[in-house]
Amino acid sequence: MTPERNSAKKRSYHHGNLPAALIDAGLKLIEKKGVRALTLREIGARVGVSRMAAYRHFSDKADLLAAIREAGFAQFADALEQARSKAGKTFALRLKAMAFAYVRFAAEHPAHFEVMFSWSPHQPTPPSPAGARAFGILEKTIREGQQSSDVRQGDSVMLARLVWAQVHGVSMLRLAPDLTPKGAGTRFVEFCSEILATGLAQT
Amino acid sequence: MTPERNSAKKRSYHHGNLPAALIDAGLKLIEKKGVRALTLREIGARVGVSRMAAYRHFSDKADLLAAIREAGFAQFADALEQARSKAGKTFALRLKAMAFAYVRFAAEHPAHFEVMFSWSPHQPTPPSPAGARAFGILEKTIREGQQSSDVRQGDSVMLARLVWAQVHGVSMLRLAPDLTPKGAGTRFVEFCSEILATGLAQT
DNA sequence: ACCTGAACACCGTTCAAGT
DNA sequence: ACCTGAACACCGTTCAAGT
Repeated sequence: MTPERNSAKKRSYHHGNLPAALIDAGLKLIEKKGVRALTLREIGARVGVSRMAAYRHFSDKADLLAAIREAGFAQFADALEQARSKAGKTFALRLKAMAFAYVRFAAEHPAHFEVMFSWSPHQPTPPSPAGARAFGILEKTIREGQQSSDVRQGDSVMLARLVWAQVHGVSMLRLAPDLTPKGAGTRFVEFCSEILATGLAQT
Repeated sequence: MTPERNSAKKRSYHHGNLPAALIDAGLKLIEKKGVRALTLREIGARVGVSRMAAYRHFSDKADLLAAIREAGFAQFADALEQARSKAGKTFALRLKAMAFAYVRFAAEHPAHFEVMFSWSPHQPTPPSPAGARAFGILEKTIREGQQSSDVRQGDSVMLARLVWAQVHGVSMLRLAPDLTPKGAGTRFVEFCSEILATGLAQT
C-alpha cells in the first residue's frame, strides 16, 4: 500500500544513493574544470536534484570534499596494495611496482589526486585513515627490505617518508615526460626507482 | 607648479607603487587565510584603495596571482643560488645546501610557495622564467657533480628532475617532523640528501 | 526523513563616470 | 593616467516550508 517503489514512471522522490551520486558528480566536474570551479549548484544540477539536497548528507561543501578525499585515499591504498602483491617478491621489484602505482594513480585519477593533495598550510589536512593505510603498506615494504638486507638499517618510517616524497614529487610536478594516463612515465619512474633503491641499499 | 608632490598632508591620489603594494597585501592575506580565501576586495581594503584599482595594473585576479607566483620564483631562485655559492665546493655539500634552501623556502614563505605550486591539471602552470632559472641552477650542480665523478653519467636533466622531485615532495608533504620556519627540518633533510647522493653516485 | 524556494551576504568583473 | 560607484551574474549557506 505504501507508495515505496513506483515503476519509475517518474524518477523517484529519493535518489537511491544520493551521497554516492554527489561524490561521483563532483569528481567528474573536478576532472573537467578543477576543484576551484566546483560548485554545489552544478553538482546538484548534474544529479538532477536541488542545490540544497547535498546539505542533507554533508554538513557543507568542505565536508563533501573531505568525503571525496577519503574515498580517493581508499582507492589509492588499494592500488598500492595490489601493485605490491602482484609484483615479484624482491624488494627492488616491489619498490618499482609501487612507484608505478603511485604515479599512475595520479595520472589516471587526476580529480581524486587533486582533492587528496591540494595544498594549503591553512586547512591542514586532517589525518586520513586510508592515507595512513597507504603509508603503512609502503613502510611495511621498507621493513621487509631491511630484513632481506636490501635496505640499510635505520628508522623505517623516515625511510618510507623519503620514498613517499620522491614519488609524490614526481607525480605532482608531472616530471615524467612520458607520463600519459595509460602508459605512466615508464622510463623516468624506472630511473627513479633504481637510483632510490641504490641509495637505500648503502650503509 | 604642477601639484606633483604634496607634502603628504593627505595620502596622495596615486599610491606610489600600487602593483607592488597589491602583491604584498595579497601575500599577507594568503599567509593568513590561504589562496582560496583571497579576494580582490580585501586586498583593496588593506591597501586603502577601491576594489577596482587592481584592474588598472592586472588584467584580472589570475593575472595578479601569476605576478605573485613569478615574484616568488625569482626569490626562490635567488635563495638556491645563494645557498649554492655559500656552501663548500664539493657536490655533497652543495646538494645538501640546496636541499635545505628548498625546504626552508617552503617553510619560511608559505604564501609564495602555495601560489607557486598550487596544483591543478586544469590551469597548467605557464612556464616561469624564474622557475626555469631555479631548475637550471640545480641542473648545473648535477653536471658539475658528473665532472667531479660524484654523480653517475647520464641525462643531467633527468637527474636534476629526480632531485627536484625529492625535495619538492619533502616540502609539500611537510614530511620533516622537525620542520619549523626557522630551523628547517634539519635531520630529515640531511638524511634525504645523504641517501640521494649515494644513489646518484653509483653506476 | 528527504528535498525545495526564497532570501542573505558574499564574490569577480564590466562599464560609465569622476579627477 | 589612475581610480571610483553602481550594477550584473554568480557563489555558499540559512531558514521556513513542502511531501
